[in-house]
Amino acid sequence: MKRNTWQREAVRGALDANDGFISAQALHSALHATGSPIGLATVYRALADLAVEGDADSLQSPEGESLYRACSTNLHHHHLICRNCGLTVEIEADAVERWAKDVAGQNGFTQAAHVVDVFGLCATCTAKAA
Amino acid sequence: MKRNTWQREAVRGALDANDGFISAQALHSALHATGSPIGLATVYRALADLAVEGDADSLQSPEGESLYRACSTNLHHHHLICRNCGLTVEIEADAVERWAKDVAGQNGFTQAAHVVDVFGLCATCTAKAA
DNA sequence: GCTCTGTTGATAATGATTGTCAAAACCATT
DNA sequence: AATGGTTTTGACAATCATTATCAACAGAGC
Repeated sequence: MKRNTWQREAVRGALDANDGFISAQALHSALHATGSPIGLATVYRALADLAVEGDADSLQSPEGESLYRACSTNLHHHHLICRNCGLTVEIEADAVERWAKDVAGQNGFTQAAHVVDVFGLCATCTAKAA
Repeated sequence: MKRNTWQREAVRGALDANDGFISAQALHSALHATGSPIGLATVYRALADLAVEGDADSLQSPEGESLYRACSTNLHHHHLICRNCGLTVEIEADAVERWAKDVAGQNGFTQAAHVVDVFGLCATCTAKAA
């Protein structure tokens, strides 16, 4: 049976409180900063669970870290991510969905999944950088 | 000055001889299997150099490994990758390029880069799996 | 052949993530 | 509220890919 623990709630809450993608390590640090004695391994486990249940999204940063974010919808979608501040916008892309399926089919591929994420500088960070 | 060493040639050759994306570790093993005494660190360095020069593509597998592949063109392009055998097809996607730029612009993002890769099972592996 | 300087490679170091396992917490039941 | 069967936790060790270190080595030009 699945049990409800304050640790899981803490991770879920910390994710919700965060605007963009965050690494497991950073989330653990943030929780500690608020006085929570939660363990690192538990944060990893909770994040993995949330991702499986569809309550969180995960992606790999260009540096190879796994990043997580609270996910507002269980529907398939993609992201527009600020590489500076981590701000994330969820985007839909029916056109890309179709394209991915088409291009896979044309090459004889089946069970097509795809990774489509756009990185850039958000308006705020663009202004600051100027 | 940049020097030509047999090690760099060996890495380039091994990459060319491989059809799909391969990890640095696997490439090192493959080279050792052919009797080459090349060091692991050197393989990493050579791959990083090739990637910078545009002679190789790199991407991150879902498991977090960095994968490399000999790149036939320096132009920007994407990949259709068999998750079973590593077979890779280079694909162009003008539509996706435009879409990425548009969606970034609509949200005030600048300096948009994007990660677009499609994973699936190639025709051969699909047949085997049946 | 000689020297200078970039390159190599064995190994240690790093850093994220996962495995281990006894102790603690959860929840249905008494 | 106490009990008991299980799940979860968390401190720590283990793992894995990758990077740094640094002395020995090998190109390139003289």
